[in-house]
Amino acid sequence: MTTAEEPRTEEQEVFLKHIQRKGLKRTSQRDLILDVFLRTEDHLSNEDLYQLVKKEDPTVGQTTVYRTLKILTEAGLAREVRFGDGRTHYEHNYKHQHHDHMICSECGKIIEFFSAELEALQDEMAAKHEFEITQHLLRIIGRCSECRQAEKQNAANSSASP
Amino acid sequence: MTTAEEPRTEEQEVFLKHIQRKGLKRTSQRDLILDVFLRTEDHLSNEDLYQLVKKEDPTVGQTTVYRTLKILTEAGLAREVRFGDGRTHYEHNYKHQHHDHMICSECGKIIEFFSAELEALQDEMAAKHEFEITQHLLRIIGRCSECRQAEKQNAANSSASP
DNA sequence: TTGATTGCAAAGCATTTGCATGCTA
DNA sequence: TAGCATGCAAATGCTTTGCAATCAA
Repeated sequence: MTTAEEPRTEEQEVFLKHIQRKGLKRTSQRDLILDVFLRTEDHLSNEDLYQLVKKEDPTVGQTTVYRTLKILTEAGLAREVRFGDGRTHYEHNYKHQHHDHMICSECGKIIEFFSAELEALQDEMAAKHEFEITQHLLRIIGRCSECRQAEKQNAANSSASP
Repeated sequence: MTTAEEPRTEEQEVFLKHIQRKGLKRTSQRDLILDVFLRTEDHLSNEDLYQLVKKEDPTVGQTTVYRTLKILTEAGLAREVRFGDGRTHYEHNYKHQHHDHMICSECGKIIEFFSAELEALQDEMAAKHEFEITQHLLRIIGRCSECRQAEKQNAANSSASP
């Protein structure tokens, strides 16, 4: 009886269309998982999303979250991102411009950025090798400005009081 | 009694220095694993390397390969690369220019490439966000020229004989 | 001698799968 | 009603860890 509620957002319509096209079924769990996913702007891991969903409906199983995220990805609503921490993260993909990530190895902050030149150069490199790009992934790892600032502070303080 | 043999290559010297610096010990297993690793130019997974090593000394355990690859990485001789197939691959890192990868999703071929402009642009983007780059990873996924050719062939053949 | 190293088996993780039950279309 | 979906538990695949025996320095 929780399955109800008319589709509101474009994302929900995309989801329903995908469900129909694939001969799948609409369920309250899938609705909830999509809803919670859309309410965040982070790069949620499966576990993260599972925890959030569990708060609103403790009966939902983690397996269902795994399976639903896969459907959302197929529907073009989510995009898988791997940051190298061993698990898969998901970010919004619908009407979200492609972008890359800078990851701070100290605080874990993720900065999204986009560069048309970067994209163009990649196309150029691909063309040079007669390679047809399906997708690409650029990940820059390092230290964000805050962490760099913090370190400078620390250095200054410790040299002031030896 | 297999530990012997003087260091020959620069890599072996780097390895020995790292061993000493860290207070580790030189063993025949580590020597062998390094040796086999240096003899390949592929992007070996742990399993791959383990199989090769086992051919030359069946008594070496997979755990030792895991542990040794970690040491080689710390020593700067190897670099971890993740292609998204779930396991970690390793490539040579000593005096090897940084490069990126194009991965064919059909045949699995990996094309290494390098673009100074691409590197420069990344530095530029990082500077814009006051981000200090430690490392970066660019992975382009798609179809290589051979697989594209093959598909064209197939299309031509099947349309010729309907 | 002494502490690092090894190989095995067991443990850890993230993710997937089998299956009986439940629910959508 | 038919068949997809669910949640649990078990299985998987890669990697790490505990441990007793072994070995380098």
